[in-house]
Amino acid sequence: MPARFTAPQGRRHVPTYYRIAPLLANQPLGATVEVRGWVRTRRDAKGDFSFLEINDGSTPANLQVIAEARLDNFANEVRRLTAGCAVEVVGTLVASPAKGQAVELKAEAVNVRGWADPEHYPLQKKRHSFEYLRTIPHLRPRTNSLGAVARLRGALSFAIHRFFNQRGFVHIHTPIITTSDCEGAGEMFTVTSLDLEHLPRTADGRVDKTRDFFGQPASLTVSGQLEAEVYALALGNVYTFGPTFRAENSNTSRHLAEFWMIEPEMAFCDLAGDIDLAEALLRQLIGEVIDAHPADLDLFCRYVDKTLAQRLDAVANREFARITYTEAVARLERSGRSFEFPVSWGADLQSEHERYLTDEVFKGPVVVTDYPKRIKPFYMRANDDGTTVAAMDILVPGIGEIVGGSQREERFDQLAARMDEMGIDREQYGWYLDLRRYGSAPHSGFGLGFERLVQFVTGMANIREVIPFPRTPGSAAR
RNA sequence: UCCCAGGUAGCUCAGUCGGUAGAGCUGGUGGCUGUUAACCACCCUGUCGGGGGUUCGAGUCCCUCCCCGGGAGCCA
Repeated sequence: MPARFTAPQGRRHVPTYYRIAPLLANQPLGATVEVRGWVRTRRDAKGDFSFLEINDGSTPANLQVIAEARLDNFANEVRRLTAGCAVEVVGTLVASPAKGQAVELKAEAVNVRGWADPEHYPLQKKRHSFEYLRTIPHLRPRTNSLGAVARLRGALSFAIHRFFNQRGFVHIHTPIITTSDCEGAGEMFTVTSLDLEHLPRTADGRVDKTRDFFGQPASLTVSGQLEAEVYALALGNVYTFGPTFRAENSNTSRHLAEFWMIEPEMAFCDLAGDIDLAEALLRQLIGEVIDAHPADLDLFCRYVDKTLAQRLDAVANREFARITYTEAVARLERSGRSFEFPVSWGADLQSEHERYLTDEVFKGPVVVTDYPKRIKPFYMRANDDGTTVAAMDILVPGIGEIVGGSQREERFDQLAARMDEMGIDREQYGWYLDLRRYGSAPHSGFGLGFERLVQFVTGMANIREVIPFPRTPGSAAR
């Protein structure tokens, strides 16, 4: 964040406009400055003056303003300020004579830009439950915790682009609307411009989808991977970072109908290189956030998740454990634990199994590789053993799967045979098979769920708190 | 979608055996104070989630739907 901004409009007497974060960091004592933000609380001291706590969204910290009775709007405006009011304050930054804050702003002018009726303003001067805040998504970023989530989410987003840019990856904008009817990652939302009350029909009475906007059925994408492969096999290393959509009726603290996903794809890269990149990405992102956003992170460590600091530290400074699926199953079998779902080779790992691995065996992130091919999609590369594929999932404590990736099947015959086995139409995926017909190369990639990353970094328990306007089954308000 | 637990004042919750509701906080008023989740006193606030049923009478019992939380499945 730049240290300061100058006021945009010309004014006769221009005080330096400061955001509160750099103001508190730099503490330019004696300077005449202006801050703009929202009142958190007002405390009155006798008849002489009032304390105002101002927050401008740049940091969880508030700036204490001293508004004295000599201000011409003291009685009729300052003394009526309440939580939520928007104000511009010009004053002198001075050392604070009392405990609780190093500096404070002695106001020369308090300009009220927007009132907030205290009888009806939904945010009170007290802690609210996240469930309640979710009912007011248009106001919840004004709270300390949701504001901090928004800043960290933005910081992580930028750090992701920086990470890939530093390594020469090209950011590819893959399509949001797709006509592949089975991308293999779950239920899809239909995209149509047909009038649902008056659908065009074919002679046999079925809906005539050829008369829809694209001349064929279309959906919202569930993954940009297949398109990313196209560009990886032309540009080398690429990544996508965009919204994805799943019409699954999932009601959990880690699923959304609309979420953001990071999907790198690398040509001439095997599974080990894929894991290396994912691990480097996670560790760099978390390391950067720890360094650049201590105030926001501190808020989560203190009020949201007491074990957060320790967990983040473990990720930033320790190598991830790596085991094969077969080894994981063996570990679970000899754990002596009685799991609700039995452990058996060939079945997918259950949540409780993943939790045992991350929380108890490794006490940190674990990379599980080489899953049975029966439980994985068609595009994953077959291993020589004939039963497993070059897949990898990264499991983290508290969240479970945060990354899912694989080396892709680059051999035409193997891929085509696998598609036939799984009943996938070769014709429709002709373009995908072409990549294996012409200049095919080993390549690998993964998907990182962005909201799950934000959850992991903030310790927020519910994914609906880490995206501004969550879309879940039965809920897309605002 | 399945299992479990919930939905009562603006918020967080209590409400016994069925007899039409309370607390704390917020807010308002006054007091006090370089205060800081300020403090002290007083005051206001209810479609008891929606609909239906049982009953003389339902926040309370039954049915149903919706929403929220925990767990599971699907996955990122």
